[in-house]
Amino acid sequence: MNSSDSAVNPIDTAQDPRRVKLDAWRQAGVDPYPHHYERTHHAAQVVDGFSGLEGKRVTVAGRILSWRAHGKSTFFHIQDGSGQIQAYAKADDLGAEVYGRLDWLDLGDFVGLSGDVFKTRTGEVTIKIALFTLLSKSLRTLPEKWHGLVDKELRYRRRYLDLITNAEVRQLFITRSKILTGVRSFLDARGFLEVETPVLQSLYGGAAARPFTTHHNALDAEFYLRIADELYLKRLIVGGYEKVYEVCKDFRNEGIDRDHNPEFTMIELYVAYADYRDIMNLFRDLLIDLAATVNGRPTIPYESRTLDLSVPWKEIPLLDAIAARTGLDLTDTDPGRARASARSVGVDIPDDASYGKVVDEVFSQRVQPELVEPTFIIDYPEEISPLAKKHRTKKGLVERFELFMACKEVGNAFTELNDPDDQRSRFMAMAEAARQGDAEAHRLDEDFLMALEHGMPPTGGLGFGLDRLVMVLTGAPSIREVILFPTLRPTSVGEAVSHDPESDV
RNA sequence: GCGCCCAUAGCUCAGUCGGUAGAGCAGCUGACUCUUAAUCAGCGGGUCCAAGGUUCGAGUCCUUGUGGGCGCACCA
Repeated sequence: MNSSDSAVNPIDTAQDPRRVKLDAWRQAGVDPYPHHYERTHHAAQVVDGFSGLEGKRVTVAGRILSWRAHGKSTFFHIQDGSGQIQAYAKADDLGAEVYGRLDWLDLGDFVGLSGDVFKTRTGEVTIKIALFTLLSKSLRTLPEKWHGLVDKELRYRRRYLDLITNAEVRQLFITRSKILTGVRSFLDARGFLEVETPVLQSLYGGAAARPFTTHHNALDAEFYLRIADELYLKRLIVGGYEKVYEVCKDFRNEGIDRDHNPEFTMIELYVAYADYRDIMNLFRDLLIDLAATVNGRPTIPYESRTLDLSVPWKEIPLLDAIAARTGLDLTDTDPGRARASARSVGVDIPDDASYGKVVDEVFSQRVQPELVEPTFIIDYPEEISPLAKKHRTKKGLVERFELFMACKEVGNAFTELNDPDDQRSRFMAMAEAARQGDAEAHRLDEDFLMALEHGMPPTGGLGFGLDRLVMVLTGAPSIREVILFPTLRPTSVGEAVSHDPESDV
C-alpha cells in the first residue's frame, strides 16, 4: 500500500491533542461545530480596503493556516475564499480566560474573528481580535506550510489539501470555471440554446472510441456511457433548433496519459445553415475571447514563449501540410502504396493500416509536433470522417477542420453530413472496418439515419475538449492538473468505503 | 499494454560500504505582549509500501506484487 494509507485510518488515540482540545471546548460549553456564522467582510476586502476600514470593526471567518504565539500575544493567519489575512490576539484585550482558549485552537481549524483593522509595524493589514468563535474543529494535521503538498498522488486523491495549501492550484480551477462561463456567455450571446442529451445510450456514436458499458436493472438492458453527443445534437437540429450546444461529460475506455482522462468534458455545438468556414470563424472568435479572459490579452503561454492569437491564423489542407513537412504526396488512396510512401520517410505504419490511418499517422508523427502557432488543418480524407459532408470541390475529401495550437488538437469541426443515403453508406463502410477488427469503428445507427431521412438543414458542427482547452490557455503540463479529481487506480482505501450497489436502496 | 524512475514520521526530505533510522515543519512542555518559514530550551512520534528471498545481520541487495510519476503505443 502506498504512503497515504495510514493517513486515512481512524484517529483512535484518546490522547490525540486535537481530540483533547475538542473535549475542552465542549466542557467549556462551546459547540465546536456551530451551525452558522455571520461575516461582514472577506479577507481580501479587508486587505484591499484598508484605507477605508482602518480602525473599524470587521468580522471575518476562515481556516487557520499559520500560528505565531509569543506568550501573551499571538499572531496567526486565516484563509477564506478570497485570500488570507493576519489576526492579532492580545491577552490584555481578551482577558486571561478567553486568551487561554487560543490554546484549544490548531492549524486547520475554522474560526470567526471580530476586531478592529490596523496595520502592524511591518505594514501588514491585521485584525486586532476582540471576539473569536470556533466554527469547526479540525482533527487532522495540515500539510507542511512551506513546501505545501507536493506528492502528486496525494494532490489528486485528496485535492482539498492541494487547494488549501497551494494557492496557484486554487487559482487554476477558478480560471477553469471562468473559461467554462466564458464559453457559455459567448454562445448564449449569439443565440445558442444549451441542451442536455443522454449519457446512457443503448448505441454509442459520434466519435471513434471504445466505450464503457453498464447495465440497467429494471430494463435488464446494457447501456453505454456516451463517447460523444454529436448524434443527439444533430437530432435536435432536425427537430428545428438552429443553434444548440452541450457541455457534456464523455467517457472513453482508453489509455490514461498526460492528455487523456477516461472521463472528460466536451463542448459540442451545431449551427443550422452554416458550413465549416462559418464554424472556423466562430471558433476563432471564441478562443480569442477566452484567451483574453484568462490572460488579460489574446495570448497563451507555450513553454517559455507567449503565443499571440490576434495574428491571422494559418490554414493548411491536411495533405498539403504533410507534403510540406515530409515531401510525401498522399493523394493516392491505395492503402498499400500509402503505407509504402509513409515507410519511405521512416514513419512506423502497421501492416493492416488503411489509407486514412496512414494519413493520420504521418500527420500526427511528423506534422502535429510542429504546430505551435494556431493552425487550422482542413479537408480530411472521407474514410476517417464518417460524419462529415463530402467536400464541395475536392474528391475523396470532406469539409472538416481540426485546430491545433501549442502542438495540441483543440477542436474538430465539419460541415455536417445531412444526406441520409451517403450517411448510410459511410456507416456501412465503418461496419466493414469493424468486421476487419477496428474496435473503434463507428456503429450503424438506424435511429439516427431515420432522423436524417426526415431532413436536416445544412449544418456546421464543432466539438472541443474543455480540459485540453484549459491546458492550452493556462499552459498546464498535464490534464490531471486541470481536472479536480482525475481518474486514478482505486486503492484499498476506496474499496473499504465502497459497498455493493446491488444491495443499496 | 510496454519501458524507465519513485515509495522512509501527519507533510517536505536525508540516510555513505549491508551493522537495527535522522532533520526541518507540524505536535507536546516551558520562556516570550508587533510576529510573519517568529525565536530559544527540552520532549514525544516509524508496519522504512507489501510479501517472499539472500545474509550472522536488510531502509539499503534480489524476486514478485501494490500505488504513483515520466516516456512510448492507442485516443481527444
